[in-house]
Amino acid sequence: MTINAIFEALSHPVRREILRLLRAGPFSAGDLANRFDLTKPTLSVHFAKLREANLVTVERRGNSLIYHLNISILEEALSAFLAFREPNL
Amino acid sequence: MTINAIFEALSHPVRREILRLLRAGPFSAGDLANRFDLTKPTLSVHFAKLREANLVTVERRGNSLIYHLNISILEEALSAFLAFREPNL
DNA sequence: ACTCTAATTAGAGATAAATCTAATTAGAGT
DNA sequence: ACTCTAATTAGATTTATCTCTAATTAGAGT
Repeated sequence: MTINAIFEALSHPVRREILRLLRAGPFSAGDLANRFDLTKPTLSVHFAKLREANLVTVERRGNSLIYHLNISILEEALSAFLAFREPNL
Repeated sequence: MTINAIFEALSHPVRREILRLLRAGPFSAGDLANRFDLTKPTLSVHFAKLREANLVTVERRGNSLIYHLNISILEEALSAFLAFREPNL
């Protein structure tokens, strides 16, 4: 099921852009949301899908939620798929 | 646009399974369709998305259309994404 | 030209995804 | 306990995706 969640999460350009931004380092939900021409609730839904796929992790810092990229999941999933052993994550 | 088409194509489990099957070698549309519990027209739509993303190529042999995996596109796209230079395919 | 086969395209119905506004939660900090 | 801020969840609407049956196309082969 997880491999589904991962590819599902990667299928939307906004979510791929979020991952790209997180590559530079952790960002709060609000800071990330400000980068897009969409409302915060909409971004929140995208975050949820990324969390569900384990592509990001969250940590609270004061009033903010800080998102971190989980690069290892991404690497495992994509390279496993390239090797075409359907990964059992 | 193409990177969208590629991730969109990869987002559906049936299409990922088609790619996996094609890894063993080329197959006709009909042979592929028989592997799934779905109608041929449905599979045809999935094939179209894979063609659109350039993940497969087609060749006619007699009355059949033979699908081939285009592994290089897949490798380029996924490894480019892992390197996070948004690829310009 | 005719017919047969394999596959695709068209059209419609059903299911799922994306987005918004409004309401709610979670916790920080006084 | 109160209030303020940041973020999420709920509910509704719009838009896109998946799937089917029926009709059409493309070519092969006689």
